[in-house]
Amino acid sequence: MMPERRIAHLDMDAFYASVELLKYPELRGQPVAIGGRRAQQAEILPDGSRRFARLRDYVGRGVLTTATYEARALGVHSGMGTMAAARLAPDAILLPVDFDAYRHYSRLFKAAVAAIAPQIEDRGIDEIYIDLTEVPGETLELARRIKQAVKDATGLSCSIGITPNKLLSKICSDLQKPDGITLLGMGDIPARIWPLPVRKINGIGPKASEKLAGLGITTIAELAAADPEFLQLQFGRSYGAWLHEAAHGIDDRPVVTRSEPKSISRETTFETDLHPRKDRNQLGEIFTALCQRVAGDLARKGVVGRTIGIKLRYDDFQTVTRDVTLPAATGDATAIRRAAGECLRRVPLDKKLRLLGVRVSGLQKPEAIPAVAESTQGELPLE
DNA sequence: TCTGGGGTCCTAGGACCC
DNA sequence: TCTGGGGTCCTAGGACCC
Repeated sequence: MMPERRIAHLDMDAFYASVELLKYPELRGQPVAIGGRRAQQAEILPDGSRRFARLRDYVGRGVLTTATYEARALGVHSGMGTMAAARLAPDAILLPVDFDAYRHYSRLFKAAVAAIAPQIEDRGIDEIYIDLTEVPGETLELARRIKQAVKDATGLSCSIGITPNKLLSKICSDLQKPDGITLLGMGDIPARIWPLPVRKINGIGPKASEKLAGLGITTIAELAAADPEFLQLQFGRSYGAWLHEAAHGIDDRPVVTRSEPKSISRETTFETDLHPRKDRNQLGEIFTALCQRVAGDLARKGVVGRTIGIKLRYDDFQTVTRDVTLPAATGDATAIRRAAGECLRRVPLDKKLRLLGVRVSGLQKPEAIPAVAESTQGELPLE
């Protein structure tokens, strides 16, 4: 029997917004939202102070990516349409996203953690899992040290959950946000985990939680008590079985410290919907530009791909994809454009479009030439 | 004034092969 | 009336996550 692991989940607190507050300390304590498609930069006034755009001034498409806790108190949250947020908090400051800055602080905090505990799984720009099983030291003291190291390196706070597995740690890092530490053992599950709504489990999204609610299951306790056979009947063999295990806090997934990208894509939602024929030229230019950006991304990552795909979203939000697999992998913008163009011809173009995207998958290193087929000698003919 | 952009993983059917 | 049993690859869509 494997000894119990010690897994941490570290989540930066309101990461994008907190980085913006480092840039603009005068906004501390105010409701601030980040996002919009082209929110205005801060304007520097003659006296050197800055003037910021307000949510109420925003016109156009787009959603918020983050908000400060002050803005969240007004009901503003990430994923919310910018215009909808403006109705709730018209006076909140609106800042454009600054991915370069977020990436910079992301690298800083990850390096600070790695100096203490090197077994890290990247889960995006603002969160990581850490395997602390082999790291010496008492758990609470370790959590404090990691948080302090992140603070020293970035000036930012984070929240940490430490439990025997990733599933529970992910739940726990969220329990005492911001600036929290939550430790939990398997024996604590009934008291600390079961009262929570099922949606707190990473992997139960809006659809599954809706369906569960329809079956009278809203808390993790109710999910844990549900008959696993019944869950499998309702949700399919594999997802149903997983639901049962997750509700009991069972999760054997390892912390994965390295992984290769599987696909690279670029997509854009238009400022206003475009008509496939009337706006043909404009669409063609956008399409080509997307292919060029994907090709640039592939080159930067040093990979090529065999499967080229497109994604379209119609004005009614229906989304379709088409893809084609080429005989050989490519990273060339023109080849990608040609293949993507063929995909486009297989899609009905009778409605206005709001989004166009290009994706390359089946990635490989360019030097990795596929092996020549094995000789068939010694093979037995089958009936 | 609904609903961004970049990903992963899963399912399911058909083609094709042995 | 008879028609197995795998495997892998390809494609499309969907759920979910950050």
